[in-house]
Amino acid sequence: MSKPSLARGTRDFGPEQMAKRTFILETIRRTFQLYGFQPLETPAIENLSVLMGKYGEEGDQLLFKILNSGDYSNKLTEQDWQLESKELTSKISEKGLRYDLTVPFARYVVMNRGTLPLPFKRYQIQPVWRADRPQKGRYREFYQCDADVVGTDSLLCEAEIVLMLHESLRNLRIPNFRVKLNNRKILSGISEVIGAPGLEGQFAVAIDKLDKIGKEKVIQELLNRGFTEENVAKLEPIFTLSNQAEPFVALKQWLNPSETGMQGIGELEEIWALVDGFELENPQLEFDVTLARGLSYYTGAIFEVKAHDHDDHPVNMGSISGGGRYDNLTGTFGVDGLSGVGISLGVDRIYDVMEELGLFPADQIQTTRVMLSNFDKKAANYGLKVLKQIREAGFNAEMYPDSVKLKKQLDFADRKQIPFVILIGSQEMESGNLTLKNMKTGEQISVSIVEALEKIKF
RNA sequence: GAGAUUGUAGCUCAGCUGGUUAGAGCGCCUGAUUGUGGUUCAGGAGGUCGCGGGUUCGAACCCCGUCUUUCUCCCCA
Repeated sequence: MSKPSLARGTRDFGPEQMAKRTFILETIRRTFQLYGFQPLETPAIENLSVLMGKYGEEGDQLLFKILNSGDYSNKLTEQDWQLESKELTSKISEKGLRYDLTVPFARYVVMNRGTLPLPFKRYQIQPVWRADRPQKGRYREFYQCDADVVGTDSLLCEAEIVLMLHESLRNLRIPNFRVKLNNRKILSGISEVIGAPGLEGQFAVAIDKLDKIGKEKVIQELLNRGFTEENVAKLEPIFTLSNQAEPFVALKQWLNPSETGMQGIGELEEIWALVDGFELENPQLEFDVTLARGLSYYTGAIFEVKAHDHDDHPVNMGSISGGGRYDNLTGTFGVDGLSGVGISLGVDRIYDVMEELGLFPADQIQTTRVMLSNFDKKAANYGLKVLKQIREAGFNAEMYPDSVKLKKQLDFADRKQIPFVILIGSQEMESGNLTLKNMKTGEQISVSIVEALEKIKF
């Protein structure tokens, strides 16, 4: 017999953790619904043909692949065994676990395009799996909460996402955070303006690290990624941009030659105006020209949210939310012209942040309100009727299942933090009253059922 | 995928240069109390030292492999 163990990067959630997770999940779900999003669930397992090639070369490697059922090696030839693992994989695995919620959503939209009311707003709260190396804030199985709108180019969606992020996080009682906003078109514009069109992907990956590794190392990385000294020299304005009060003004001057870039700025300005129009209280919204995000499918707005601590410093936990607009996600499934925009909140990171900052409200554990003792068979039988009435009154209640020593029963109630115990023995059966014990104070009173129900309310 | 790091009782950890029968605190069980939890007291159970191999007269300790923990890079929620 071997000792049981968890698969790498996975966790169990006990009652206490579940109470906290449920709080997060339900808070986000309510907020999503408030903004008109409708629920969707898709299978954990997708065909690899749906998942492969959507997340780049690295993403394909991070997909959990499922071995074909049955005798998967039966049809393999000697030659097949000599293949590279990548090609061999395609012969022995046809399914995989979902890597995110956006691609399955795109698949769903394509498969149901005739019947969906467009624009379609859906939210989806489900676990996803990545064969990543676990580390701080990173797991191999984790929950995402996605909200996407597909079928409209309206920037109102972007503005509403900004609002919804604020509302979700404030409902979660995370007071300090930063919603960072950028636009992929601005990044394209910059790579045009510095004379390196087409290298925007490379540019994005490098510039994204500015706040992390600093200007010098970013420049070094750009040079390594194929940019010339000349390109980099033209990039100088970007490093001063974030310090300016009105970054858009300077940016417009700089990117004036690039039509795409100017379009990106225009979109951001409109989003800002819309957010203003909603009169969002104390917006924690910030333009960040270095925000890029690796996911290749973003084409317009890019979002990222970081949690901050009580002193408004960023918490070292990666981003708790990310998203953006993708003009042609469904294109890979053969349907062009459907634009979408969405965000994803990471429940597990939100959990870790809240734990680290001590933000969970007390009293989250759902436990039994009243426990009935089990003195002997006769008393237990008598107590069942009481138990029924307590439950009908809406209180969580249970009876100790075995007729063991009272000491053991009370000890159990104590450990489960059950606030009230009702004792029923021969005395109670004779008198018709119940003995109600307050486990916190130790106080015991003899009362009728009706009185007991009044007492356990508080 | 690359680099570093961790693993000893249910939990947190100690364990000397490789040397008898591997320890502590907390928790757990039993009793002091056959109708009373939290406190106290007395007693008790619990370990293939992550797993596999090697070196050695002798391994928790040294070597190799493997799994796992935490962290960094990469990438990401």
